[in-house]
Amino acid sequence: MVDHYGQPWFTKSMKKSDFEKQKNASLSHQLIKAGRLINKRGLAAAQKSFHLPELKQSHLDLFPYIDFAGTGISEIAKRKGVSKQSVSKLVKEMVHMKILFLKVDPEDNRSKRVFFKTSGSFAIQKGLKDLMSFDCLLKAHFGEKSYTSVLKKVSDIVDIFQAENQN
Amino acid sequence: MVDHYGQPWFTKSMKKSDFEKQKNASLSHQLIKAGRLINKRGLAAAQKSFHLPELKQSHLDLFPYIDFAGTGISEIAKRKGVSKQSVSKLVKEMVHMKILFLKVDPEDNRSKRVFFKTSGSFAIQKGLKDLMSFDCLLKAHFGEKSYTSVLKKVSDIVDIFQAENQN
DNA sequence: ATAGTGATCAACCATGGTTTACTAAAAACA
DNA sequence: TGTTTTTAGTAAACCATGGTTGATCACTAT
Repeated sequence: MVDHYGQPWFTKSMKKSDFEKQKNASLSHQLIKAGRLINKRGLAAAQKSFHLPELKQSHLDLFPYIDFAGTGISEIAKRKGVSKQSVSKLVKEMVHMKILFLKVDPEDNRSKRVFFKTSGSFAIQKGLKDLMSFDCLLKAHFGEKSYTSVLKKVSDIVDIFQAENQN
Repeated sequence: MVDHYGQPWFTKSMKKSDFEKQKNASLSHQLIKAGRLINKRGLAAAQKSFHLPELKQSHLDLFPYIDFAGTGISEIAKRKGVSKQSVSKLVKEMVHMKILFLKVDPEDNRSKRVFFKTSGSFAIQKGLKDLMSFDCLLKAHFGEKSYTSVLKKVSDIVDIFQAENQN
């Protein structure tokens, strides 16, 4: 029995020597751990590749909510479940870092659509390579077939959760 | 090509219609996502089970650094890489919530060892059941054999990272 | 006209850290 | 031995972060 945070739970009868055995016994726990480590690595890689020491997790957290086709600030805020004011600040910083750019919506002059900046001085291609490198490493370790199988299973887990969170 | 944060990277030539296909293509990305979802669920379960709405992530984050045999505050701080003052505050709160208790080290009267409270009004057994439930769910979904295989692979991934982070 | 919406600014707040200063006990050492 | 230095823990002040609310402005929709 292991909790979700890295340390085995225990009962009074549980001996200390059971620790190591149980350490890796929980998939939930290992998934949390893997996620954190990858996240940490991803942030470090992004900072290094883009030469943007100011890039923070909070900025990266915005990525999933920005569409290829451009997204309004209010829309991003709604999707993320936070106020548009806080999104506005983060976006401003990312525009400054040349990760994003803004363009007034011709359909609605109030709305500024947010876009990824894919050219210019912000060399997204180089950063991309680094960000991808861990997946390559995993593929090399597991082999293409095994990689795909684990991916499928982890994806199922994500689906289970997302279904569960619908309520 | 997918980034680590949920949104596909793209190049100018990449069409919008490629999005869905790539959405689940990165194991790194899925692991991050799974980790976050499990984490969220674990916190919610812990709060509910223990009737401790004040329980925060920061408290749970301390768990991995507390030994069964008791651990000193300074040791926890060193392991976690933060100041002992901040650990001290968190531990105090957790003692108040009856999750932990303190005992002066008979070997060293300066040192207070931190222990998990496994009996008394803090019904760890009930909480444990809830915290474990997702692993049961996963086992039911995958079957024991498949669960073990995925666990092994995710554990390997964790090991790869931890080895990498040694430097 | 008037109500609603998109964006932004400023003021404020909770969180989880830090540094600085302190007490008390242990360890090192002359 | 007695003194000095290190270590464990705490408390208080402070700080960066990432949020919030409230106000305002410009534009859109009714």
